[in-house]
This record gives sequence, C-alpha cells and structure tokens, in this order.
Amino acid sequence: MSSDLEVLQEALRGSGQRLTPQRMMVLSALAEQESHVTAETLLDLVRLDYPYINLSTIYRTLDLLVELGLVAETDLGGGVRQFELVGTHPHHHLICQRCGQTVEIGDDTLQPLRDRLQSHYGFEARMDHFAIFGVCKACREG
Amino acid sequence: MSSDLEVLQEALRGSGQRLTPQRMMVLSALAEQESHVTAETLLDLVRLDYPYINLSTIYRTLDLLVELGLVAETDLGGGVRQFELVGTHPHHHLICQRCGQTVEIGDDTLQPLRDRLQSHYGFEARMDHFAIFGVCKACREG
DNA sequence: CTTGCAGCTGCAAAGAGTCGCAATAAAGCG
DNA sequence: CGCTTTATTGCGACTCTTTGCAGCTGCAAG
Repeated sequence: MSSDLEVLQEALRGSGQRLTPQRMMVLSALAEQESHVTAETLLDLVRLDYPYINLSTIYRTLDLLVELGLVAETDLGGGVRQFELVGTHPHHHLICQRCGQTVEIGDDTLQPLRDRLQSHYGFEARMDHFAIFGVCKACREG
Repeated sequence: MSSDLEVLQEALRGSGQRLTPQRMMVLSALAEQESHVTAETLLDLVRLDYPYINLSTIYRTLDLLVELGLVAETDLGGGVRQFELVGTHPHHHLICQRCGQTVEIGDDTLQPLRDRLQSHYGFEARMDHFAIFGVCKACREG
C-alpha cells in the first residue's frame, strides 16, 4: 500500500514544499519499521538504496514530518531521539527511572488530559508519543 | 533559608554520595533563580565565585539533583535544556508549535493523569515540569 | 590525626543534532 | 522540452551534552 506516500505528497503540496527522492526514501524506511527508529538507523537504511544521503537531510526531513504531524518524536531517556510514523498504533511509554523498564500504555489514557487542555486553555495538545518518567510498582515495593 | 541544602545533605547521605563545594555552589545558584536556567547560565553564575568549575561538573551535578528529585529538567523545544528547583512553584508549559508562545499551567491539571497511572499501572509518575506541545487557540483560529 | 577508598572533578575527546552556504534539482510555465 | 524560480541537498563547522580517564578529596574507620 502506498497511502503513506500519498499522504506525504498531499501534505507537502499543501504547504508549498517539494517531494524529493530523499524524502520518499526516508518515509518509506519509516514505514517499514515496526517500532521507533533513530535518525542514525534511518541513515543506514536509506543508504542501502542511496549511499550519498546526508544525516542532516534525515534530520530535516524528520523535522518536517513532525511538523506536518506525520511522525512522532520522543526522547526515551537514552539521549537519543526516537522517531515513528504516527497513526499506525498510537501509544505512549512509562519509563522507570530505577530499573529502566518501559511499559507501553494506550493512547486513551491521555484523552482526559487532552480534553481538559482543550476546554480550559483552548490548547490542542499534540501528544502523539509521550514518555512519562517515574518509578514502577516493582521498584517502589522492592 | 538553608532548607534546600539540608534536603540535599540528607539525600546525599542516604545514597552514599558527597556534599562537595561544587555541588553546594550549583544548588545555591539554582536557588537564587526565579525561573528556569540553562547549564551554561549556571556555569557563569558559579564561576563568579569559583572560576575553575567545569561545565561537565555542572551537568553531572544537575543529573544527580534530577535523580534525587530536587531539580526538574525540561526541553522547552529550543534544543537547550532548562533546569529548575522543584517544589517552589510546581507548574508546566503548553508550547504552541506555530507561534512559539508558551503558557504556564498549574500542576493540578496533571493530577488526574497521575492518579490514573498510579491506579491502573502502579506507576508513580514523576511529572515535575512537563512541556506539552500543540497548537494554541489563536493559531488554530487565525 | 592519618589513612584508604569510593566517589568526585577537570580535561579532552566523542556523540548527537543544528546551521550557513554554495550547488543542485523539483515544479510550474511558456 | 527547456527555462526560471526557489526549496532542498550535502558539506563542513559549530553547539550542546556525555563519557573515559587520571588524579584529587570527602569522610569515616582506625
């Protein structure tokens, strides 16, 4: 299915931006991933097809996709940012600061907060992929 | 008031760590600030008293203080991290991705989410200073 | 008061991400 | 199909932050 590419094309056209081979390759590499990827990983993946692509192009493309709401970015705590296509499987992470374990939670958990921000502040929160740090049950009891 | 130092001393003793002049200077510089500061700013402040302190000491001290829950760190989006003493004035930020404006919201807004994470997942979320990105009312209507 | 040893500090160098700029190449147009 | 405009690319330099290491120091036991 090429709907991702179509969405990209649409989004780019809408804001007067260009559909370049590099952008298509980045998006296609993203679409192949099951889970989060780093910029470095994407660089390697795209270089399989096109060895001349530059890391800053990857970053700029990712920034653009994030801005368009097509990609979610998250810092899961390791000092490296993770990127992921939005919409396929909306979720968030609880990260234990003691043991480092991460638990995935559904997007519906954040809906009440979203609603509240909307009604109280008129703010449309874009929480596509949140990382919430804290202490897990096991570590608190141990 | 020296309660910050007492808290620090207590916390350090508990985990077998040391109370060094550098750490005291960093904490004291933090305590003088009204609002967020960057590591670089802290470096300048501490160097007023002790010109030999190293930037990595600042970062390591901040990491430690964050781990102990005394300091909150936030990336407000500018690529530079902001640090702030916890407890004085718990708050969070809504940041508009269009116009860049930030709005401060009270900590109580996040309490329902905290409660939910606690009851559903046994997870004690540490959301000391959140940055929530999205689109503000003005930008959505304009 | 001295000593031993974690735990710190400062330094230098590596990682991660960003920026400015000249060259390139999409898209639209005739 | 070639031309023009202008966004985008690739590159190198730069910023912010982390890490490895060698030497130093707080602190508690002797």
